Amino acid sequence: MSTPGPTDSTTREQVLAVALELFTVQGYDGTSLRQIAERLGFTKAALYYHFPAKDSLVIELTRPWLDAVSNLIALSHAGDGGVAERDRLLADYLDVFISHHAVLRFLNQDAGAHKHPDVGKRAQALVEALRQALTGPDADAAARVRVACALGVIHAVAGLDPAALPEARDTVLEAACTVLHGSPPAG
Amino acid sequence: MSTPGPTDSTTREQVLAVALELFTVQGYDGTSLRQIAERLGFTKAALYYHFPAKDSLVIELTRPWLDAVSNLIALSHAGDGGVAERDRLLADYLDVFISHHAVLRFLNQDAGAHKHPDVGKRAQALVEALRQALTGPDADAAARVRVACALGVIHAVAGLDPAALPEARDTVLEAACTVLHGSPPAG
DNA sequence: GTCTATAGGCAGATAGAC
DNA sequence: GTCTATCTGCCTATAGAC
Repeated sequence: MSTPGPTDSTTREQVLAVALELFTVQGYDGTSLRQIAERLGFTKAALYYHFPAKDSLVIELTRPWLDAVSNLIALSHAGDGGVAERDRLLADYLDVFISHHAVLRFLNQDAGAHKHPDVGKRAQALVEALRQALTGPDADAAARVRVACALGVIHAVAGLDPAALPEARDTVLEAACTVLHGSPPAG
Repeated sequence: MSTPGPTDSTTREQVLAVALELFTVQGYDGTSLRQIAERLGFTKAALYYHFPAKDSLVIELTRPWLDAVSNLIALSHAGDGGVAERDRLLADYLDVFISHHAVLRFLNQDAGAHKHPDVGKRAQALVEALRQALTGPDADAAARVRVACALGVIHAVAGLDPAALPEARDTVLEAACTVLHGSPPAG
């Protein structure tokens, strides 16, 4: 079974890595295919052998995270919506955020990517679903604000040093849960 | 004294308002001068009567907030750096964030604008200065993470409904201070 | 799998009429 | 203060050689 499979194309992964790096610094709209190709040492036309269009780069880069969050929310629908359940959802979202840190550093602050229907719109819908899952049935205005703040705490890890993330994880989770309902993580 | 002054040019303000609206949705790089002009009912060339270049739009839009934060930090340097002082800084930063909400909704998630030396770089330096002012002298790794989380709470108000901001303000401040040092706002 | 060459379009910006 | 017309350059994307 030495079959290569569809995901071990080294060049393809190099393209995605360089694209992510440039997208993160310059934004999606601010990065040209010529820049990506130059960084890799070949020409812009060669990119079109690996990817059919520019937006397929951002689609491929973000799909793993989008799928992970999608699964997260689907699973949470099975529960009762109690505090322990919401804390678990928050923790799972944080862990997904950490393990996809590089992509989120880009996605979190790129209005250009948010325009894309298969990326920005889907991400928007998922975060909205998450927001609703975290908002208890007895939520007043202040509680809804606290949900937004708790998500803000999670999103803040996009700005942290990746090397510090494993150590920071529990501190962030405690902060998020405390913001959400005034007490440390349950469960 | 019926002198008009330099700031009552209606057309100029309309241009800035439309630019901010489009920048917020599409990003700076994703918005063309043609789009801005079309929305206003005149041509792209007319914009150049009011503004010398595209980037002057983003400079004018963001300068008020940048100046406000700059003042904030300058004032905080006079204090002793105690907890009450840090809470006051957090509150002041939140209030500036709220009163410049529209600009921050844009600036907070636009990598294109962050590239600009007079905007993104300056904003980066200011937030870094704020981060340092909020980090106490006896700060360990966890404390530094909590500073980042507290700022994340403030930044989350960029995603809130503007109409809800006055009511949300105290809830957000309490969340930010609790994240920072485990207790409600001092002072 | 990468290349050269090029099509076709739209960007930011300028000149000068009105 | 706004217009038309135009310049220059870079963009995405394609065609076809190697």
